Amino acid sequence: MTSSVEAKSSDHSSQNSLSRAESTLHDCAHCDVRALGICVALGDLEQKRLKGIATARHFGEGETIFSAEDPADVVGTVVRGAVKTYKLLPDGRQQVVGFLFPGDFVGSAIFGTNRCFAEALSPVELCVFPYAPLQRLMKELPVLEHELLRRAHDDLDLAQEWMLLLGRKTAQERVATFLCLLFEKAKKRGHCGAPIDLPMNRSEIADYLGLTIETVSRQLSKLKSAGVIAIHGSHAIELRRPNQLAELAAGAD
Amino acid sequence: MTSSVEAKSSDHSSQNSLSRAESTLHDCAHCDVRALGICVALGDLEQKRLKGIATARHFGEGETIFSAEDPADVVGTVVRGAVKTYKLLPDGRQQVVGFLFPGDFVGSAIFGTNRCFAEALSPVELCVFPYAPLQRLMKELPVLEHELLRRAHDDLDLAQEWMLLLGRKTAQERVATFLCLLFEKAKKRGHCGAPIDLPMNRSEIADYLGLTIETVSRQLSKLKSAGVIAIHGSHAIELRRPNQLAELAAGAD
DNA sequence: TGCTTGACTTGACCAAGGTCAAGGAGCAAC
DNA sequence: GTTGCTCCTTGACCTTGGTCAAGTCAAGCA
Repeated sequence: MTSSVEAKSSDHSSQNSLSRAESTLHDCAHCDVRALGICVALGDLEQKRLKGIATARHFGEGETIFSAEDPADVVGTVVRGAVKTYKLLPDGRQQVVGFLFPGDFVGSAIFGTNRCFAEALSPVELCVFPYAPLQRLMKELPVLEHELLRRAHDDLDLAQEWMLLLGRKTAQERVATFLCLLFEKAKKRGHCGAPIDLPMNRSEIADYLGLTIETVSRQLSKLKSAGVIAIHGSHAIELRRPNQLAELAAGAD
Repeated sequence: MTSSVEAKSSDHSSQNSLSRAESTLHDCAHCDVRALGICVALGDLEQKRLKGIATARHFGEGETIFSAEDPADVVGTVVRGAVKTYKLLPDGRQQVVGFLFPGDFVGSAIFGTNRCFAEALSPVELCVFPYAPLQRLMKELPVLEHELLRRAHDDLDLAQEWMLLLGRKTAQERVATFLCLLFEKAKKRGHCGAPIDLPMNRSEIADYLGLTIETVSRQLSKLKSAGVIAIHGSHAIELRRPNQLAELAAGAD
């Protein structure tokens, strides 16, 4: 029904059920996220060194990629699929701290243990760099470390932008901001117009925005009936009035 | 009245009014924050190189240190005083994204322009590293870049922890978590028992916790009458029952 | 074709925290 | 002392978004 799917599509082989499969890497030259991942910042020589320690890993939809407190053994680039990272309170309350898409870097190359959880929202392929070799490589390749520093600052800025959203924006502004971010990210990955696929469900959106599923649903309905967006089957959303959405996101009076 | 002040104290010279004074650095060997700043990660040689580009700058209480969108010309270590960093919405709503104390690194060594605002909460002394020389030094000294990467990850983790607070914690849990963080940071700076000084006012606490000043005040009063803390003159707080405060912060049932 | 299931939507009601307003404490100027 | 000021506290009331419950819709299956 929804024509334009991004993340969930094209798992031609059957790797989603018995996942955690580790395999040798495909050719970097044909990598889907070559222009988006950390590789793009490296020269040919550095890329080759990085490829030397990389392995491909697959995770099924809903599968935990890593857990807080565990050794940071999964660190690398999302090649295919979508990932959510989140923190938990003792009583189970959840805060999603990030949604990651192809090209994004997941996990901490610095801490020895994870500070949050990560879960596959769809069948996911990661290009993973094992801890010890990555540490060594970071020491030997300053450009690699510099690229990681640049990304850490980007992530920090986004997290602080999200603090502003969680601390000071209304429900309507939060949902509008979230959609703006999704459309922007999709655009960066080369997506033009057309509906984008939401790989996460309402509950995960709610946990990202500090709201409940009911409030998210109500605000989406409101945006839909205002003609700002169109919703196709609850997991595909089309942007109809970009300017109006941006105004709502910033807190138009 | 309040005996133990930290940040506001001991400005023996008169540099708070006509601030922005730039001066040569004091001797690093006698630096108050030597054990806390980025220097501690460097060897003697690297420290000397870093000192070579550093200058001291002073800011008066309430003075803006830098603004979002401006060139990132103030980047460095807080030597004395306290700083708040914050983001703004077009209509003036404010979210404090961090309170910085002696030893903390302020500003982005990566972006050419600031992504947030910074303001002195008390007379502040910074050890500033000018943009271009810092960029050069980062390339030449991998340990320096590594230390900045480590701190960026620490900051990111704290920001995500704060997303959890802003998105999912109750008013009581937020205030308790905030106080825990302050006491912890004070401890790290060598503070033992005794009341700690709050360099920020109620409005700034509220803007950090996504609350209003009234709610902050009510929750502080509640903690006070429960005997968890004692408040001396509204800007000094004493921890009476650490365990109970920690339980409240985590969301004790 | 109808049953079951799970995710989403919608409505009615409720409460945590926001808003508005009054009062108090501390402090500097006169 | 007292005036004025700012910041903090407290109380009364209100609003936004949460809670609870019922209804809708699509997919999978017998």
